[in-house]
Amino acid sequence: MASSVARTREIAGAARAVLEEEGAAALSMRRVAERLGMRAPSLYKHVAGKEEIEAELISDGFEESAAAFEEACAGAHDHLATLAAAYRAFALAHPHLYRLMTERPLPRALLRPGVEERAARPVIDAAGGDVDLARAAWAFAHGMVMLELNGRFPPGADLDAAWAAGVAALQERR
Amino acid sequence: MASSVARTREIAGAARAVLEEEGAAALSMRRVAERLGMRAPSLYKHVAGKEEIEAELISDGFEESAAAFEEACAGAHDHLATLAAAYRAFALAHPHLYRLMTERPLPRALLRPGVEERAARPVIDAAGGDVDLARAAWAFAHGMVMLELNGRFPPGADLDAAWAAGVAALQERR
DNA sequence: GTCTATACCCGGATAGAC
DNA sequence: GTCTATCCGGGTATAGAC
Repeated sequence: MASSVARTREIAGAARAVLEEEGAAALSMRRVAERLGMRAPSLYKHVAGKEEIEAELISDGFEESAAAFEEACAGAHDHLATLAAAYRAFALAHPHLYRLMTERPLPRALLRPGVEERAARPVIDAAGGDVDLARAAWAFAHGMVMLELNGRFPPGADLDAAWAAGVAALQERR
Repeated sequence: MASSVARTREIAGAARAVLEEEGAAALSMRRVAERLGMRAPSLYKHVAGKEEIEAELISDGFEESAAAFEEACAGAHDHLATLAAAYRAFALAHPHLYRLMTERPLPRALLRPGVEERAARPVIDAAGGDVDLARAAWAFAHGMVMLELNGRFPPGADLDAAWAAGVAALQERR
């Protein structure tokens, strides 16, 4: 039924709001239900459980980041540097969603088909088709983002310079 | 009092065992106390709370990883590659401790003085004193480790090749 | 489809007896 | 210095009335 899908999207929307505004720790069935003006038990008439809601958010995250990457690279020459900037921007704009997408094993069976691949494609292309280099570049970007989000760099650290150093190193290999 | 310090180390030892064997989710005051043959409330006579125990584990982790890095680099020519291998080995040998050390902001005020700096030194040295390159290299290694621990790479991915590609790129800049 | 009520876990931490 | 008893919070999920 179409209304069932629409209801699932409504629930995902509420969950997304809770996640972005209050963080992963606050993403509970009770809080999501509260946003929708209902009680937690009522959610189980529409979704199987919390995992399904999270998978929906992760699929959304992949689609949104893929769109951002594709747009950034559309008219750019220096794809690696452009992509790195877009990657960082997405993660910093949606830190809780980014964490949800990366801090645990992916619930691949529950994701919308193809979304993971679509987000990965621009990275592989920017690495000139070299999958090993693409994985190294992804790891570099992910590491920079997570260390920044977790406040692990020293207070005065010049992160733009660190990003530039990493991108420059990776570019020479392309 | 010396006995108080010894008791703290005993508690840290039990906590370390719980963490390594059962993961961060199982690291509770109740579980730690159980290992020591006592009840959770008794722990509060020796430590201020869970945060203090975690900080002890993190300090230990820094000291152990620093020692491993120093030993690896002692007789090596290719410091960046050697250090990368040692970094990966430490993280894979102690995945839960590594997560505890990196997934949240550091409780710097509770750490033993100097341990963070000691672990960072070999990385900076391997980067030839270039702190931006050192941070990029750290981010690359951290990203590789976390993506591997979280099972984010495709099943058949050649991670050795990805590590090699990243190290080679960083080396050219040194 | 939503509700109330509930059952069952888990956690950190404290009070006060001994 | 350890205990029991307890308080507070959190969570997922189910049963059954409406």
